[in-house]
Amino acid sequence: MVQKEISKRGRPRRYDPEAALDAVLEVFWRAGYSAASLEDICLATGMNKPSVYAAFGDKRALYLRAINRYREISREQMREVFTRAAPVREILRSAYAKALDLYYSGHDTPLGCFMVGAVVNDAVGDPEIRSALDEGLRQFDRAFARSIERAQEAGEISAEKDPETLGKLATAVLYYLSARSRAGESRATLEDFYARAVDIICGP
Amino acid sequence: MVQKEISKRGRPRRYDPEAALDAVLEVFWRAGYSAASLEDICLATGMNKPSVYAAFGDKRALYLRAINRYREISREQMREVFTRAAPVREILRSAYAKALDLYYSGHDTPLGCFMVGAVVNDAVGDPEIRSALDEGLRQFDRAFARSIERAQEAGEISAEKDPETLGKLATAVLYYLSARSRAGESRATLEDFYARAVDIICGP
DNA sequence: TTCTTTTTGTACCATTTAGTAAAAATACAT
DNA sequence: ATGTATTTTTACTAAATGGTACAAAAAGAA
Repeated sequence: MVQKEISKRGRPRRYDPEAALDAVLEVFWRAGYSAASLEDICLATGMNKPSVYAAFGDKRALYLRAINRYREISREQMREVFTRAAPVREILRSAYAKALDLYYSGHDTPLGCFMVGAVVNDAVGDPEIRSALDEGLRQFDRAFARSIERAQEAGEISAEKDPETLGKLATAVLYYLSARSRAGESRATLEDFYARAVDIICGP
Repeated sequence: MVQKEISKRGRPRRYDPEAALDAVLEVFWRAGYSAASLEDICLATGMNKPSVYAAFGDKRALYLRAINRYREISREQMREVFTRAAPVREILRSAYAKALDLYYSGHDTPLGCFMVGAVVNDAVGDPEIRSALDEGLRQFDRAFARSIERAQEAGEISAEKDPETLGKLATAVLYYLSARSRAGESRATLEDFYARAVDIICGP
């Protein structure tokens, strides 16, 4: 059920648990919870159903694992961007650029943000998924707000502005990029938008 | 299949097509496309399956009808708000207030925007749904951008600002309200946010 | 009354779905 | 070699799903 420590005895597993979870994530990312069948998951991971169940539990547990995996991935990507010593405008722009890299990483149709594009849909009626979503979304708010605060300390942004509001506005832009990429908008158009949005958020 | 003109002969239908479509919309709104079963739809409409098929076609056609119905509803709500003679700030605030009315109209858990919360999830892999989504989302962009343009003509907003960008930023706030309401955020918190966001969008 | 038209209601079908039982396979330990 | 632990593989089940066939019902028309 839970990630077992590597055991010496027994038949060796043929799959890499981390790679498998990444494959599972992509299936859910593309289809959402309900439209993703276990057969799709088996096909994507190369595992068979009993192995999936032994490794991750049932479909719902698998989904929650995928959510956490996505949070890890985006947290890591955020960390890379937000810890750089650079002007806020530049940091925000590269945050959005990295986000678009992720959103357009699907092989065919852009997938947008997993949270905004897929998990939001499954949050109604399942409190555990809803709270996982809530935490995942707050994670972005905090990262952006902190970046704004640091910029205020550095004198880049007026100290009178409310950093929390600016942070939320910055994540709102992120949601826009997510929804629009998934709706088929061109990447260039979205790049143009976030460049202008950054200037509005950061002010003169 | 398509909405028949009322016929004189034959057994009278026991359902109201418009009310039925509204009920269908709510089912899809809550569950998304895949998780909504025809049984749920029959239960919500009071119709039986053959009647549903005769009236609207198969499940996918039904979904497309629901999308168009939602676009009608929001277009109507938008029209009410955006045609009023009032300062932009007030118009934007009442647009968001009306949106929250809609997003929190579910009987239990808030549902957010149907487009952003549900349709986005089903847009990958179905070009027709994706383009219906795309049009639906652009509809909001245009409404907000036009409102900004009128405010510029009235001298409320600096003419140097790009109205299209401001319009997109305003819809980005809308997406934020949608995602967050569905993730369980309190309405009061979202009301506080959009009030502050309006001031940033409209400037000093 | 009888015919025609349209909708309802029931019962059904084929497929897909999540989940599992059980045996074969594959490694290490003794 | 034999045993033990773990994973894979195959085959299966029970339930749910989208969709449909067909007869009964309900109205107006002839």
